[in-house]
Order: sequence, then C-alpha cells, then structure tokens
Amino acid sequence: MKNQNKGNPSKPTKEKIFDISLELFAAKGFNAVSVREIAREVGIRESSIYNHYKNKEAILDTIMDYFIYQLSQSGLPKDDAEALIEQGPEVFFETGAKMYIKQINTPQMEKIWRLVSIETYHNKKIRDFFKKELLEEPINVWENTFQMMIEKKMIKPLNPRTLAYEYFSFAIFLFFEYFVLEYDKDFKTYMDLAQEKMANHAEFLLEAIKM
Amino acid sequence: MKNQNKGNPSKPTKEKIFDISLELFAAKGFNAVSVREIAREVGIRESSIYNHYKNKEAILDTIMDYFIYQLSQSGLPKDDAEALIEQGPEVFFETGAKMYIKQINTPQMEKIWRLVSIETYHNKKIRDFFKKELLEEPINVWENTFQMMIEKKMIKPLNPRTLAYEYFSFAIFLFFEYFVLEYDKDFKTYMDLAQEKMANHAEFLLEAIKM
DNA sequence: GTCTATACTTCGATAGAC
DNA sequence: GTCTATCGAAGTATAGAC
Repeated sequence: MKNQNKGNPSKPTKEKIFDISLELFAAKGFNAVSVREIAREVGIRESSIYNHYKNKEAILDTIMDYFIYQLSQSGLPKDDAEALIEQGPEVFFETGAKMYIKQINTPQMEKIWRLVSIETYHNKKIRDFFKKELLEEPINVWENTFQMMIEKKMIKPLNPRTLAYEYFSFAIFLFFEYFVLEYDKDFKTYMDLAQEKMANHAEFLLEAIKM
Repeated sequence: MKNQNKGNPSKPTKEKIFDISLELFAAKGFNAVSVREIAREVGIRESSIYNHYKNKEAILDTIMDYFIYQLSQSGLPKDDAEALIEQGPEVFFETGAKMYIKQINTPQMEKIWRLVSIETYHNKKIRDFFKKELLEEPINVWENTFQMMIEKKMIKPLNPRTLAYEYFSFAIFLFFEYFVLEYDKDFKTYMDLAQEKMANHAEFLLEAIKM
C-alpha cells in the first residue's frame, strides 16, 4: 500500500482518471472539459495526469477502445442467429432488441454511448466508428436476416435492404431522440419506453410484411 | 460610400460577420471558431466585431432567429393541407416531402441545418428548439393527418400516433445520417438520394396501411 | 507517482484614439 | 465604425525536485 489512496482506497489513479474523464466528457463534451478539471476531481495536480496518459486526447482514445471492445464482446454469434430465426420473426425481433439494450444497460456503457453521440460530429474517429459499426454493419446483418426470412417464406418477398432500413432506422431514431434530445429524462424510464416503442415498431413492421 | 468595402463592395459589415460566422460555425462547430478567426475572415479587427454584436453568443442567437423565421415562412397552411389530403395519400406524401426539402435546399439554410445538428447537444436553446419544432410539432401534425386519412377511410384504422412515428422517424434518421455522419458527401447528391429513400419509405408504409 | 513552478498559447472582451 | 493596445482568464503541456 503505497499511494493510490484518496477517497477510494484501492482503485489505481489511471483508472480514476478514466472514470472521471468519462463522467465529465459525457456530461459536458470533450472540449468543454479541461485537464485541470479532471485533475481536480481525481484529487491530483494537472501535471500528474501526464504520468498516466500522453495527453487529453489519449484519455478519449482509451475510452473509445474500451467501448469498441465491450461492443465486440456482446454480439450474437452468427450460428445462434440462424437458429433463432427458425423460431419465427417475433422471437427474433424480441431477442435482437434485448441484445441492443444489453449493450447500453450499464451506467458506464450508457455514459460512453452518450459521449459517442455528443462527439460523433466533432471527432472523425468516433464518426467513422459510428458509421461503420453502428449503422452499416447492423444494416448488413439485418439485410441478411430478412433475406433468410424471405427464403424461409416467413415474410413477403420484398427488397431485404429496404426492410433492413425500415426496421433499423427506427432504432437510430430512438438513439438520437434519447441521447441527443431527451437526456435530462431518467435513463431507466426512457429505456423501458424505448424498448416498448421498438417492440411496437417491430410488431407494426411484421404485420405489414408477414405472409 | 464610406466604409463597408473589402472585397464585397456593398454588403454591410454586420451581414458579413453573420455570413462568415455561419460558414465557420457550420464547418467547425461554435466552440472551435474564435472571434479572431471570424474577424480575420471578414477583414476587420476582433474588437470591431463587438460594434455589431454584443458577444460571440449573440452571433449564434441571430443565426438561430433567422433560421426559425425562415422555417416559419415555409410551412404549409392548414387549409391547404386538408384540401391536399383529398387528393389521396400518395399526393400528400409527395408534396409533404417537397416542403421539407425546400426548407433545406439553399446553401445558407443547409449550413444552418448543419449548425443545428452539430450544436444540438452543446446548446440548450438549440436543443429545445429541435425537440419542439422539428420533432414534437411535426409528429403532431402527422398524427392529425393520419387521423384525417382514417376518418376518410383512406387507410386502415390504426393508432394515428404510431403511424406518425412510423412515418416521421425515418425523416429524422435521414437527417441524422446526412448531417451527422455523411456530411463529407456532396450535398445535392445526398439530397436526391434522401428524397428517393423517403419516397420509398412512404410507398412502403402506404402499401402496409392502405385500405 | 506526485508535487511545485512555469512556459507557452489562445481565448473573449474592453478602453480609448482616430 | 475601425483601429491599436492590452487585460485577465483559461487552456495544454513540460521540467525538475522530492
């Protein structure tokens, strides 16, 4: 037991810097947070920050790396997905929605999601990540899913890419609505509401396209 | 002919500051633009800015006032809307989409739209405006529209608010996709694409709900 | 690993002469 | 209405002692 004691007895300083930076970035945006402020909250001097991170940008990078890692851990394996479709579109939609929720439903991940939504414009790295991993990739997955449903004669033979957009654009809308517009609302309340909205949307879509 | 001559012979300095600030804010975000930079681009000293605007924030306020005024000018009068519904949902959707496009389809308004998308999180005034005028109000209008269509037996008697979200959330998605994620793309190219996407979406929705 | 001290830059804004 | 000159605050980052 040498140092690392200031309020929280065991957490390493680097981790404290991570947590507090995330907290502040998510609340005020990256540019609006100063290194001084982070240091003050952590309980050390500004200069000590630079013992753990090369600069302010490096803290953000570390947060984003953590986010990307966490997301990569929570995807549904492809084989499971295919088996799930067999149980019918309703079950698949429901399970899919729960997977997304799970990616957001921790206080830490919620903050990072918010940070991403705030900085998506200002930061090219985050923007590119969003486009690729949170928009294009899911759209492709859903296109394949609808393609499979069509082949199994579960739904009408419509353009699977159109269906992917019809389904998934609503999720992006809910994301935008909460993280950009409605953040003052209670998180859990909104999540329950969003889950219900997404279920309604899936039900509406399914009713429109089922055989 | 006293002052106001620097490249552009007739435009008042206050207007130049407005135009150049908008240009810079839309390109880099409000916080990333300094008063010095605006002054340099206009061709005057920083201190002269304060002869025309109280401070930097006041420039943004003036831009937003202009935006709100422009939007208020381009709405469809209620009576016209009702008459338009009579011509059938297809015509109404098409005309509605053209109205939205018209609100964006000038270089100046496009920049303000972009500025709004960038600063919606960082600026409470812009965020509240977005929520009220660009989300809640249109949703209400569309809810009424679907309600009327139901009463006229043009479409199935579904929940009109659900239909409003089904229709309009896609527009918000397209907004988000372009202004936040895809801005590097050519504006006109994307607008044509978005118009087509919105038409496809309307067609899909109509097919699902028509009697 | 943290401290003090400080370099260096940029920012928004004001005072006062012309 | 524009200029010069300048202020004070805040920002990131580094050097070197402990």
